[in-house]
Amino acid sequence: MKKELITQSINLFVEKGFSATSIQDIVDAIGVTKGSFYYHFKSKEALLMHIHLSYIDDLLRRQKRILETEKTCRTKLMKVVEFLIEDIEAQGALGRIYYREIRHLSAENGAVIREKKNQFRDNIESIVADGIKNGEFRKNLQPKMTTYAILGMTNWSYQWFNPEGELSVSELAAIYTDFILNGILAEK
Amino acid sequence: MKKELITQSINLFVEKGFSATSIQDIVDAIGVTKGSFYYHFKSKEALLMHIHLSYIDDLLRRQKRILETEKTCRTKLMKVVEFLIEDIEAQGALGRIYYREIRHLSAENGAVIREKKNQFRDNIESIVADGIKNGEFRKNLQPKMTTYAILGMTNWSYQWFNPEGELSVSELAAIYTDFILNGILAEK
Amino acid sequence: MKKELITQSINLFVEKGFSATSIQDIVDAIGVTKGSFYYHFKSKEALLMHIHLSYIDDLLRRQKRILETEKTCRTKLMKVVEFLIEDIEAQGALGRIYYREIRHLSAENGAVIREKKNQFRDNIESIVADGIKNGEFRKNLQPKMTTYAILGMTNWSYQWFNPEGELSVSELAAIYTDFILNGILAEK
Amino acid sequence: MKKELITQSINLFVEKGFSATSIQDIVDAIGVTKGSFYYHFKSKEALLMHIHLSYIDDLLRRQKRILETEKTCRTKLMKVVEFLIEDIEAQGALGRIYYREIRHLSAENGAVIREKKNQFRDNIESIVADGIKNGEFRKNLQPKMTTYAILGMTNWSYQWFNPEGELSVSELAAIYTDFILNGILAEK
DNA sequence: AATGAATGAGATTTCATTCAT
DNA sequence: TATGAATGAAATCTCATTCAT
Repeated sequence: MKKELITQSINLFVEKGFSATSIQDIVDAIGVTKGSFYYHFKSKEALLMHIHLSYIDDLLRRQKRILETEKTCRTKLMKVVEFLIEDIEAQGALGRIYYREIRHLSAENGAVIREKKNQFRDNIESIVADGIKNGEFRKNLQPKMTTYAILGMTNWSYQWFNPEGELSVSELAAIYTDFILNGILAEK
Repeated sequence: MKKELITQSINLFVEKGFSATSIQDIVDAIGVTKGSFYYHFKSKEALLMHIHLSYIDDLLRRQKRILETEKTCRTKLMKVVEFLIEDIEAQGALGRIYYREIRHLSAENGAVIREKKNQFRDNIESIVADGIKNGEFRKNLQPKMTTYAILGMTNWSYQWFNPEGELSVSELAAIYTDFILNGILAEK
Repeated sequence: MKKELITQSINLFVEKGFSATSIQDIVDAIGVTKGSFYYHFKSKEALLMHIHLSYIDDLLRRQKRILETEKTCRTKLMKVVEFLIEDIEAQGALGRIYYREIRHLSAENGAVIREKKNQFRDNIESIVADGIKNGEFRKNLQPKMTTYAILGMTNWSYQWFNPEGELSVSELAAIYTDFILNGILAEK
Repeated sequence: MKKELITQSINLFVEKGFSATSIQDIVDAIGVTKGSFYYHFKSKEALLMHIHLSYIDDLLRRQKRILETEKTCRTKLMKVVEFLIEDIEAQGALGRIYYREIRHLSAENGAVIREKKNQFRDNIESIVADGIKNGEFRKNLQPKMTTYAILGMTNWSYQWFNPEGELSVSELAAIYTDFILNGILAEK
């Protein structure tokens, strides 16, 4: 039941946004009473924090596995991009909340999540920096900005990509990794 | 005074989100009363629509000028990316609202804005498609997905880029256009 | 209307206690809506504070006037006791709230009220101490405890005395002042 | 465990008041669950009634013993005042609840307690009346009002007296009985 | 004897909106 | 143009109580 509350609230948060989703909306969606909600969560914000925490912890766990498994910076980076994009299928809704509703966490909770989020980004920045050093990537790249560019592309895809449309998540991942590696210019 | 209402509400919407910002918050910020607000705007949503409309109309106007002025697809695309990123300095707050609060427009208003937004994106897609056709860009690019990638990068920068930090908006624009054109791989 | 809210809430607080009186109870009593209540008072506690503050400030003002007007310690003390008891008629309800609901004020507000309350008591203690020094009162009295005894008697009367019963407030005041001055023992 | 529930609830009722203390507060204080509470008490009010009943029955029992043991009205009265004040040490918290939370009993339960409370007071009134008749006390006293004055003083002391402060309960009792017997005026 | 989950009623508070002045 | 008072709906949250286990 706690799980159902989480599932339904994720859907509603995606659809209407956190602020505009009421506890009533959530409990109506699964046919229980407000009292039940507050038995399982201390507050609406506590639910939001729960969602954020389990999502970012999951991302960090999977990122870590890739960093340990892959050998080259190129494959490390590509695998991370692939798993982020392919994740749209399984947890696209979660991702959209994650990037939009952080502001509604309390100061302390927000800090906790932001810290982990930065860690995730820093890990990617390290891949880029290492790749530049060892010659896999172009010398004149700025690791930090390049990381933001890559994350911008992937994160943004959560906002528009429909996994049931013409392209599959894997196909999108392939297109995006090609774009990242080679840019758009025709070769001379 | 209508202008002040708009300015302050933009700041508040950025900071707390549309739903979580009350009319009281807005009028408190400029020291008037709620009655005044309703003299100038029919409703809270009308204000949000006003903000959206003037922003997207401005973007379309400037995009159109670039399309008419520039000659090659490459320069057309670069100029659009540059103006979007450099705009962070002048209207970053506006941009952040634009991409986040559309959901709080009514069905009709939302449709109007989405229509214009699609137009903006379609114009970019056309540049990419034309560039592929005429050989400026790689043959195997997918225009639509490439456009999403480019817009994802630029839009996302509104979320994290601080124009008063180490890099200027122009420097960021340069880094991003280089990334888009050439990717990250070292040349063989 | 703000006045009516205060008047009715005092009655209800006396009857049911602060915690057990709902905002709904209060606004129902005068036929307005909850929204109105919150237009006039920031919170339920703000109303309680308002009540406390205006009551204790009134008491201090009247006490001060007596201290300035009367000459002997005996008349000073008697006048204070008289006005407290005779006040039952005009503000008995207020008095009962005052002594019972302080706990429901916030820490800061509670401190403000307690401070003023102590001042009121200290002023009486000074009368007793002065009276002992100048020979009006018995040498072996303890000013502080004697003050508590006197205030205990008078305050307690707010809990049981019915001004519409057999005795008038003035008669009760006479009986109490006699008791305070002479005790109960038959003279030897 | 029932005893622990009672002990802890008394503390909480003193601190926060009956209405503002939740069952959750009580069971949290001793580390059990709400279900347990309802095994031992039919309702929150049942607990309050239990507390009131055992307290007033105890007072009546001890008062009765004094009435049977002491010979003169003066010693009877003094012994009752002494035991009430000295009781602050052992059951001060209980006393404070008793005088404050009666209102939260149901009509019937409230009547039972009020009945016993009146009996306690009537017994004191009888001592005063007898003392007047037999010449121990002044002729011009009003037994009922005098009783209220005495009970007011003693009851009020539960609100402010700290048995761990400068004075012991016995010392306070001595001061109060002296005050009751002799008043404050210096002898002529 | 005790627990954990759930309920339903009701509490305080917020807020967009209206309207007479 | 602007204000101040009021409204009504809905939001978050609390809480005494029940009940199957």
